[in-house]
Order: sequence, then C-alpha cells, then structure tokens
Amino acid sequence: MRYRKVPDETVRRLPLYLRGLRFFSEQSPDHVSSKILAEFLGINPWQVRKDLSYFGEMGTPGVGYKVKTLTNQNQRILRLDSVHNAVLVGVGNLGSAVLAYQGFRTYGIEIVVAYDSSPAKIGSKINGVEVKDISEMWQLNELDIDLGIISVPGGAAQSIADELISAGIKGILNLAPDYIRVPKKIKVISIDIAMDFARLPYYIPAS
Amino acid sequence: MRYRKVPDETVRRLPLYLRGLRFFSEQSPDHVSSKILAEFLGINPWQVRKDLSYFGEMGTPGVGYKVKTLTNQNQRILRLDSVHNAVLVGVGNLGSAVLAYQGFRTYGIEIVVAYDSSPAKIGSKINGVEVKDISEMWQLNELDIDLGIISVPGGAAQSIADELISAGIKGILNLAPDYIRVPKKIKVISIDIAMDFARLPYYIPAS
DNA sequence: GCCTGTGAATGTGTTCACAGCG
DNA sequence: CGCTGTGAACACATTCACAGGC
Repeated sequence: MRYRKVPDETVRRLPLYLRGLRFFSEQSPDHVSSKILAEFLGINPWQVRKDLSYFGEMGTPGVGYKVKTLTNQNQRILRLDSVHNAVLVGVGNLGSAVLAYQGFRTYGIEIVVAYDSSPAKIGSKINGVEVKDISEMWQLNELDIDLGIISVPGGAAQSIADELISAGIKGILNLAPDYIRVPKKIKVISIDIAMDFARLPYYIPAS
Repeated sequence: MRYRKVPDETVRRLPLYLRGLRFFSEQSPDHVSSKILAEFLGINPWQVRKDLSYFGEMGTPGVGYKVKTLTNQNQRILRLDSVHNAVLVGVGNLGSAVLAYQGFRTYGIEIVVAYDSSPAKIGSKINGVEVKDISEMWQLNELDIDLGIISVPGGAAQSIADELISAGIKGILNLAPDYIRVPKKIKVISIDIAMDFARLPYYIPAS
C-alpha cells in the first residue's frame, strides 16, 4: 500500500495516536500493539494498522510498535518536530481560555501573541501572552508565525482571516461560527462547539 | 429516497443549516435556494438538497426552501424544538468560557448548573450559573437535565462521565482529551481542540 | 427558466481475512 | 503463535445528471 494517497481521516487520527503514545510512554513499555493502542483510544486495531501503514512499515510483527520511534515518526509526519508559533485573535471568553490552555504545547505549538479590539484588554498580558491592538496586526509579517487562531464573535471571522493571511499566516483554526473563504494554499480547520453540542439531542431517545 | 437511513454526516450538517437559516431570517427573504444557502455555508447545493431530502420534501421547485418552515422542521428533527437543560463539570479556563458563551442558547440549550472540585470556585456564580461541589452531583437526578459537558483536565473524564450517567444524563459533550467508555444508550460527542490544531501543520507546505 | 428531489455513478473510508515475518 | 501489513470486499458519502414541478 506504499505511496498511496493518505486519507484525510487518517491524518485526522494521527494526533490521536500521538495522544495514546504519550500515555504509554509515561507507563512502562518499549512497545505497544495496535490492539492495546486501539483499545485505549476507542477505535479498532485494524484501523490503527491501516493508518500507520500509509507511512511505511512502522511496526514489528509479533511485537508491535516501538513507542518512541512511532512517536517521532508521527510528529515528523504532522510536522510537529519543529516548534510552530501561533497568533490568537479575539481575547474574549473562549480566546482567553485558549490562551490559558497548555494543551497545545505538548504538540509543539506555542501562542506567542494575541490581538483584540477592546481597549480594556489591549496592553494586558494573559498567561504571559501580550494582547495587542488589532490594528497592528500587519506587524505579524515581521515575526516567524505560521498559524492563527480566530476566536472572535460570529460575523467577524472573515475579515480577521483576510488580515491573517495577508500577514503571512498559512493555517487557521477557526473557532467562530462562520464559514471563511480563503485561497487554496491556506488550510482552515473550523470548530463550532455549539454546533456539535446542538446535534446531541438528536441521538437521545424521546424522554 | 423517503424512509432511507439518514447518514451521520447529514445529521452533522443539520445544525449548520440552522446557522445559515438564522442568518437569512435576519435578512429579508421568505425563501432561500439550495444554491444561496450552500454558498453561505461553504458547501455544495446538491449536498444541501440531498441532506434535506432525507426528511421528506422540504422545498418548492422553482422557488427554494421557506426559511421559517425549514427552520422549524430542522429544529424538530434535531429535537431542538423543546428546551434542553445541561450540566457542566469542570469550571477551569475552558469550562468558564463555555459557561459564559451564549451560543448554546440560540439552539435552545441552557446550562443550568455547574460542578467543580476546587473550594475556591464552589459557591460562586459564573454568568449566573451556580458552581456546586462535585461530590453533590448525585443531586442531578432531581433535576430535569439530559445533557452534560465535561471540561475537566485529561485523565479525569471517565469518572465524571460515569457519575453523569448514573445521574441520568443521556448525552455528553466531552471536551477533555480522553476517550470515555459509555453504555450504548448514551451518546458522546468529543472535541479536542488541541488535537484539531495539531494537524494544521501537516497541511502547510514546508517553510 | 429556475429550482427541487433523487436514482445512478463515482469516490472515499472501513472492515475483513490472511499471508508472512519475528 | 502473536502481531503487522495489505489487497479485496464492503459500507458509506458525495457528486452527477436530469426528470418533473412551479
């Protein structure tokens, strides 16, 4: 199966494997089997094997996958082997929470600067990150930042995205409830927590 | 195509259509076409038509879909036509942000109580929602709550999920980076922002 | 002429079953 | 004998193309 196109769903699961590998590396073993890893993550063993096989032969028959090696390979594939700097725009409730959240660091991603339009917030520091005036976003060009997080209210995301892109950002995590139109070169991943929450009742049998 | 099984991906998009419909209802028109709606949401017209057709004939050829009617139908399908009460567990950064976030209300979901283990937080009110001691979660049984949000640190989600389920919760939005094992009757939707963010560099061409 | 609804065709992802290595 | 890697079978989702209603 070498050299076949990697399914997007496989890419989506790569960070999940990283999460599992991190867990097992804190435990004991040198090796994990697809079965053990899958069980921990709540998926099937053959899915794990198939996913990993897209990138070459990663494991050893009869033994499993070497935790450390697989972690490194996985990080390299996701380009998480080098540090990525990120900018966050919109220091509201969600934006502040994201700033305070340490979870990105474990993947080698660091938020180095934030922007907001509210005078009350500009100049302050949240979790060690300086909040600057949104009208100074052009300065981003000077910095080595390739990722952006948009956590502004609905309706405002498109113009922020445009600014981020013209400031050289290559990938955007969009937390606003807006569809944003971008050039093909730019990758957008959108999360709308309210939308995900809203489909939960569908699955609940009538009370 | 009547009476065929509704694809999960279609259900996932229903709240998206609701988002679009809300936008257009604030504008002018009685009707929207699949083309207009699709363009606003960043998807294809035929996807919109196919999705909606699973639930019967919703539109009028030559005219489009009636905004108000489609909104009502959509809400009924998602069971968002009645109010749902929710509980949130874990009033950290993310949990507080979610409490303060108004976005759920527009879907008819209301967080009515929160729990945390930190004495500093217990007894306080965040955005009008009282924070109670996590050891009192059994009291949930008394209330009419069917949804739960888990926003505790990684590693703690499973035990919280167990408690929520034994307190009668039917659906869980899991924001913690944990896989949680639940009975078949219970629906879990998991969001791991860090994980989604972490696959962004994969799509960015080498700098 | 415009727009919906939908079978058919296509594309994509998952699951299976097993050959082959350690 | 356990576990990986993978073609093949299957399941699911998207896209197309167009018949038919307004």
